[in-house]
Amino acid sequence: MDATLDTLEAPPASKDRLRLWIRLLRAARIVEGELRERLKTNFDTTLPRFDVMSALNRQPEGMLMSDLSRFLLVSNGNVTGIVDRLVSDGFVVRSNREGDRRTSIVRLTDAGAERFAAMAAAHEIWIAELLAEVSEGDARKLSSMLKAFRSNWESEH
Amino acid sequence: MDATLDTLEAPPASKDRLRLWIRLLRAARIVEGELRERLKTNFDTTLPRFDVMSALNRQPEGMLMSDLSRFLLVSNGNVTGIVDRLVSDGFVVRSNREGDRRTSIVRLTDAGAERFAAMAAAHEIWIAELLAEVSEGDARKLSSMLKAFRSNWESEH
DNA sequence: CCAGATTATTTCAACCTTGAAATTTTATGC
DNA sequence: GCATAAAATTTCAAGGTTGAAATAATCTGG
Repeated sequence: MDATLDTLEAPPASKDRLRLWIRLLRAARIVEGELRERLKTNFDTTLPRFDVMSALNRQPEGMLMSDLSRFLLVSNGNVTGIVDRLVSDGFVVRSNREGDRRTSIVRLTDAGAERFAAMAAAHEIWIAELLAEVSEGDARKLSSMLKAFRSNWESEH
Repeated sequence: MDATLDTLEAPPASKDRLRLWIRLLRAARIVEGELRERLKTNFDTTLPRFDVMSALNRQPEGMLMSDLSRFLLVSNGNVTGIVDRLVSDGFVVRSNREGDRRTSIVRLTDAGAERFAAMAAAHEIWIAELLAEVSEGDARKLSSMLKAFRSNWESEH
């Protein structure tokens, strides 16, 4: 009963976590908004398309649609639409996998790989600039904290 | 010239920031996805609606549409749609401001305030649970880092 | 006073996103 | 072998999101 009361009365510990979450979300939105605008201006593309191309770039042999959605933490139907648009842009191709007609393997075209290389270089510079005020030490500490958070999450789900 | 080369060759410093950003984004997506699902299941609502109600709850006298979009870091048009749906849910009202017929003041109804109180209590518990593995000290340090990031950003923009 | 600038908001098209249902193909138990 | 389950993907409706254009009201300099 004490525990229940403690929880309902919202002790400092939960307020701290709440404040952390709100600030983390705000920081993420600020950076995302900036990236969205720059990708649009400089490369006439969107953040979701960039994310998909980035995932595909790490797997030159290609990925299944379901690999993509799992990796990007978005739904299957979502990936379908984004890949459709990247295909009509000529940056991505779907190809059939031998022996399983349910699946299609998605990979970057040469044009896609080339375009991604240019975007990735700019993207890295933008991030360095936007996060410039985070000290080297803070960046590493925070980074390893967030890595632990994710590993922990994935091992539980 | 050295500086240019350094930047193009992506020295460790920019790689660290990039890694930090990617992990921060992933953590945010994990938590957001979980919150979205729980808000849907338990309160039949969405994260954007919750965000708007949360903003309005801090200003019982109401907010202008433009105050809302500025505070939430989203576009004007976006807020129009979300508020429309909250109005038809009966949780929010628009009222005219004396002396300026361009603006409308938006505030929670009694039903909205009551509903928000229930959601906020659950939300705080969920966040405490999801971020439980972040230590008290880390939470505070990270929190103040992110606060500094935001202040810095806002003073520059 | 009043034309033009500014401000607050809405509208709209295009895209992103989810979650559930539908489709198609492959695997499995009997 | 065949019915049924499982898997991979697409389709779809509802809602969220942006950025630009349209509306409408207020402010301002001359």
